[in-house]
Amino acid sequence: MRLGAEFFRRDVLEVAPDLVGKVLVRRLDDGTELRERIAETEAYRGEEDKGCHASKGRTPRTELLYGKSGVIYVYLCYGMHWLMNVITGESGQPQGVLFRAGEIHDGPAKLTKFMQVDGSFNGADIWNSENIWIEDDGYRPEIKTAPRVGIDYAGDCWKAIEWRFIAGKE
DNA sequence: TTAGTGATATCC
DNA sequence: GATATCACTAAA
Repeated sequence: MRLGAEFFRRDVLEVAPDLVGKVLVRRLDDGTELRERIAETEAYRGEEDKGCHASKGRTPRTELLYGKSGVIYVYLCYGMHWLMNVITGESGQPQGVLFRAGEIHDGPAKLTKFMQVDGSFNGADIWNSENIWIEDDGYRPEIKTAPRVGIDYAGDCWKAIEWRFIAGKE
């Protein structure tokens, strides 16, 4: 079953763990379908979250985070890595889920590379796109939590919060 | 551990 | 226009 808009309208802290175990599907121009089960996500929530891009204020780039849920937010990091996010929650509050790893491809930039996702997907509706969507095939993995990574600059307080969701037992 | 990369934001 | 920053990866 393909996930609809209402799936993403919930709070990011509900959506992020829920996305773990779902299947990300990408249809290429030639009709090929790439599938990969999501193994790891991270939640970014609110302006007070120093790890969230929106913490620095509303800018043209982060504008999408404030917008409607179900929208894909693709961000070029370090000049060579595309990172893929999906906006969640009601409009007006900046929050989103970062796709951090899949079952096969461990690492956010490797995921987007495999999926051939780039900036042209920025702003697309993930529940209403011909090229990319997420399916629920009924698989329900056990989910463990961990502190987020790559946000050392955010401060100890935010580093300690376990808003990273990983499939598997532990 | 560091080098590399380029868009964005911030500071002249 | 110039510089600092960054949710990363690969190589060493």
